[in-house]
Amino acid sequence: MTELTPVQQKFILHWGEMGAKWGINRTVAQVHALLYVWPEPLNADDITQALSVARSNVSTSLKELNGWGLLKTVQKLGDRKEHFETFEDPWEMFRIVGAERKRRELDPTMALLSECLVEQKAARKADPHMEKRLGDMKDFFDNVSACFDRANKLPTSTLRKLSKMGDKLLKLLPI
Amino acid sequence: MTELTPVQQKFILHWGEMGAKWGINRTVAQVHALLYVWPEPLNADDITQALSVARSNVSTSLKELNGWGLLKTVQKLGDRKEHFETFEDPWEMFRIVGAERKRRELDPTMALLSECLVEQKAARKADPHMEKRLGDMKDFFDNVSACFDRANKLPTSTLRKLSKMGDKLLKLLPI
DNA sequence: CATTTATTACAGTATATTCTGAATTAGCAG
DNA sequence: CTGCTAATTCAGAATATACTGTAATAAATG
Repeated sequence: MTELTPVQQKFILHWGEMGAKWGINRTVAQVHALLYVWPEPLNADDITQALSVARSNVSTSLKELNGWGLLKTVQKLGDRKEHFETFEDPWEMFRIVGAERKRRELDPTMALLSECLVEQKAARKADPHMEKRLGDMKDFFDNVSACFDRANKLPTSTLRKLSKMGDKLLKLLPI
Repeated sequence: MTELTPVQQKFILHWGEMGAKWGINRTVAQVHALLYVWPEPLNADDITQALSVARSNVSTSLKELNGWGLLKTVQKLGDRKEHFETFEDPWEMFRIVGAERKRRELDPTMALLSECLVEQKAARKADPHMEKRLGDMKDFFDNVSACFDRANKLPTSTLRKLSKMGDKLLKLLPI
């Protein structure tokens, strides 16, 4: 494995920062970026060397990435090491991350909102304002969640087509 | 200002956690949650008391919230203090956050991708694989960005209708 | 089963973030 | 101007997060 080119470095560093802003560990995002740009599967030691971080850190990050469903592992002939690669298609990639993120964060919030609503209705003191707020928010999340699930079921090609339709799409609708 | 009810507390605490997972400071998110559920505008001292944090922390958080465009300030007669409230409609709220988030994070990433592409093409060594990766990613972001802008321009009522159409929407399209 | 190689767990350290409380600035009323 | 209240800034403390290197475990080889 050779050195990273300046462009590769630039991309990987930025991806790390971007990840951090979205609540994803910097190193995890960097590993992902590296796998995305590198033309062939890499093993943990390659990654360690390329990113100049501790071997154990790479191990943890790979586990984390795997938790997001973003890793594919490959074996190479005559090499006991595991080799990793990730999805090449950004649509696919973000579909997976989105679904996982929904599962981890949106779903629990929806559950909480339902709980709160039940408790509020059962409360000693009625509070119409609070009920309205909770209800509105729950309604919003329900809608977004359903939309998301629907969109996420479509194949990448359809999504791409839809997106490319642009403003034409709206004109087709009975609004 | 009275005490927070258990349901209010529960909601506010969760909102804080959720914010944290999306890269938004816990206290900032809590302040926002408080303003969302509370039936009338609150001043900084009310917030301090309700959330049991330092006055200065509230000041900072309000500034931050304001930076997201989520605050409306109100004056009360015979009271020099500023009073704060936030949007009641979740659609409106997330529209604003989304737009701001795009501005802060997606736009810079798109800029970076363009830069990388230019530099890659100008590089001493051609690298078709890298170009493909960068190009694919840029393409994806361009699409998503355009889609988002389009959707974000629609009034809340339209968004809500679209979302409620559910699966019918897809059947209307020529795919 | 001993040896080599790969992976992981974890304690301790380093770093980054968040929060507090005191000090300062700003604005207003008399 | 003086005194008073509100708002903000900021240095340092507290906390949370991330990272390293070592030690332990597991897995494959001969």
